[in-house]
Amino acid sequence: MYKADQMWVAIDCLVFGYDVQEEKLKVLLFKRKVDPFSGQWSLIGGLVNYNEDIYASAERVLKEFTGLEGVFLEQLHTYGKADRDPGGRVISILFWSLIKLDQLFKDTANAHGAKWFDIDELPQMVLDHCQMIENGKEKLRFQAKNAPLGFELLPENFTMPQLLRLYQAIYDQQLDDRNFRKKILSTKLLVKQDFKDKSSSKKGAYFYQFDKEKYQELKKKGYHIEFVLK
Amino acid sequence: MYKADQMWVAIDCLVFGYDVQEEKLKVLLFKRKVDPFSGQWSLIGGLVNYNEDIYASAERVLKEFTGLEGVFLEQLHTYGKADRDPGGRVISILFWSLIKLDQLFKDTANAHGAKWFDIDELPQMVLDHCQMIENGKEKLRFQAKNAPLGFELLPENFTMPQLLRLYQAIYDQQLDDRNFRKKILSTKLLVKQDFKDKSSSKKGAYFYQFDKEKYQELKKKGYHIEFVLK
DNA sequence: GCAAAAGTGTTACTGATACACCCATGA
DNA sequence: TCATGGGTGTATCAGTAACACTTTTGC
Repeated sequence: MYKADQMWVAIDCLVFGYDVQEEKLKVLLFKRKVDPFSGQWSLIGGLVNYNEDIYASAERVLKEFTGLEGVFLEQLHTYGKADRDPGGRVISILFWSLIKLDQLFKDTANAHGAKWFDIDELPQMVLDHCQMIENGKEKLRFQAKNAPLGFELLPENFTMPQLLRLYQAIYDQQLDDRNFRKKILSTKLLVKQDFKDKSSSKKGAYFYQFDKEKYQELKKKGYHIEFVLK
Repeated sequence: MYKADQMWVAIDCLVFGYDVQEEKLKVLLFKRKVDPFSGQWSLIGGLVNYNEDIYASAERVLKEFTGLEGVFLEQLHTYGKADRDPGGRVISILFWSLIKLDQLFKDTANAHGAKWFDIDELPQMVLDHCQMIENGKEKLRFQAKNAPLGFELLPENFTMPQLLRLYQAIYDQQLDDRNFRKKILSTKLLVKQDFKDKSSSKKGAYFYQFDKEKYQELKKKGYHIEFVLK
């Protein structure tokens, strides 16, 4: 119980990561520390402070659990069923975040009692967090084709095969790699680097970087890109 | 001032209507009755009750001001800057609604102290309501091409020219009527009636109805329709 | 018979899909 | 030299865009 007859406003934050080695989408969960349901898996979250913008709350929560700042973070949906939390009347604003997952980062999360779960092997979760993740997956699939969000999930330097596999993980289906390259490159938003990733093949795959500034410019001009679908 | 050091959760509801005669998109506003800013124009809204689902709150607000139930009503975004309301800490969940505007209804709204404004002739509004409407317009434009929302704004029986003009009002641009018809009819979701609207021409235009059930079925099967763009 | 709005088809073009082979390299 | 993953080009198809005239009917 939090406190009778008062409304609480909470932030939950759905953090997606992509493991380039495993080629799997992951979600960050942690073991809830307050009753009810203490000890069960939960999205990272916290209460909004009285003098705090909700977006700042979300940034604070994200930083508390991951140490990260300045990453992709957006509001997704607000959950407000009267009985969604048996501990009291809590309205929760869900944010979602996309981050670049690397080994170092996995360790940090671990240290904070958080854990990365495969998106298709999620444990039982508290409250309506399962629903939240469903909504988040839908949004990710939707957004990944209307905006270049994929890049938020990959290292600054990434290869075409990595990008392809990321999209395949998001949509859970095979994509034709020739058409994929054509479409992605036709946006003119990728900058080919002159060095290669030789960790996954003898020939090596060229690294690319995403040209974020150019994208922002185009977006301002009302330009709309349709990224990969099938 | 509402009350110090307590957080309030409010609903605001952005109601769009389309005036078939005037061929204009409208927004429903009312004169705010509480301080601060009492007497100024505002979206319709109210506070969430302690034991009330937020969606039920939105339905209540909508009914209070319009008498309507069972119309299109969806959550849009949550506004939570700490200083957004000088009267206290209020977090507002914005819903949006699309309704069929007719003369009878315009009178009802009037009786409740609400008023319909042309979407491009809006008055000054309280708080961040101008921002809310901007976000709502964007959403309407976006959604109108990804789902058959247009029909929520027209009478049950509508003609092709009416539908065309509605879309033209939403996108604020001319559309080619031959291509428009083709695309709309290719969805197979309109049912031609065998009577005509003779109020706007001597020849008369056939009425159509939107087949909501067929759409729901298709949607369940994962079918996705792209409505008119250009 | 004429004014005013409704209704209809075809062509050109652009972008999407399907598909198979050669390349570079380390072991 | 061979096994492995990286990289490329073309032909077909489908959907979009551009475009102008005929129909109906009340006055």
